Amino acid sequence: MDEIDKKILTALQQDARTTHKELSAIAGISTTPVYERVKRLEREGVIKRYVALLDKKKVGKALTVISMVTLKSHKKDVIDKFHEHVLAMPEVMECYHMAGNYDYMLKVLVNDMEEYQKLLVEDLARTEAIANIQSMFVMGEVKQETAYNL
Amino acid sequence: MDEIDKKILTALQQDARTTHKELSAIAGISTTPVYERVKRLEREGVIKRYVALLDKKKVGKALTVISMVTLKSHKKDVIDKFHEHVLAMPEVMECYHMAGNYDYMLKVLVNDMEEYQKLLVEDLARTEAIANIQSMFVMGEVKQETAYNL
DNA sequence: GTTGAAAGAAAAGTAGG
DNA sequence: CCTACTTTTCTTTCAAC
Repeated sequence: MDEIDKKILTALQQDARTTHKELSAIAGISTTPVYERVKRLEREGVIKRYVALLDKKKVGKALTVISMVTLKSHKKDVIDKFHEHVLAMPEVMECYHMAGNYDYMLKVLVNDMEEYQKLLVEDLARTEAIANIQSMFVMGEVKQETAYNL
Repeated sequence: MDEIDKKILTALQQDARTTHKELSAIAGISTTPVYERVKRLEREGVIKRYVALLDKKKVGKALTVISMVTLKSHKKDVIDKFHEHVLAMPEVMECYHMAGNYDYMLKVLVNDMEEYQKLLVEDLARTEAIANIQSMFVMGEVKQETAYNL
């Protein structure tokens, strides 16, 4: 990955619809090698996918909750079951296994507090593996970026 | 936003390169109204942008850190300065204003622990507005999704 | 790496139902 | 909303340098 690749990736991270012509102007090379580089970066998995990002408020997902989860046990089968459960929940946008005080951090997106409460009481709290859930509510978004600085 | 819009948005959230022809098959309408709906959704801001998602490990961003920040004061100018600072830091991918024990949650992406330490000591800790930073390190990713369930 | 060309696909817009 | 058609643009591949 050289500087030209980085320029191409930076542009595509900002706008996936940047044409090869535009990329060639940005990268300073002609369209044919741009095409080959993009294909290579896709093939190598550096570019994972192209997606449309929606406005969460405009699709009704107004409430973001960060849930810190502690498990009852750290046996493999308990962990696997928890992972499976989380993967099946469409409201859970992100889930990280953490080092430190908590076992997992979940980013949950719901329409409102009522939906979160329902999710918590009827779904998460009923999950065998979970010992404790600490919910932190997002009041405002300062920054939300998907592009990595290369 | 009807069911057809939702089908279009769901497809584009998974793959921004889905063609109008493919969308017309998915949504059950012909290409012209698909084209018009997509344009409308873009114009209305429901679709914010199209982006390429990269493999963080393949671009060297191996370490994700969740930083919980407490400010010294909640005066407008202190808050504004903190926001400005965070927006200018390329390593900060997300920043949320929180309700509860902490004031802000930051998702920070760096190459390694050394880079994070440098960031913490030379940048964040030097920021006037910050009273305390609690760092939580991500050991593993269970789920990372950008598509909302419509 | 470059240019230029060419085939095919898709996007974008138009017209009529 | 539909079909059908047009124009323009982009993608993709090729040949030659």
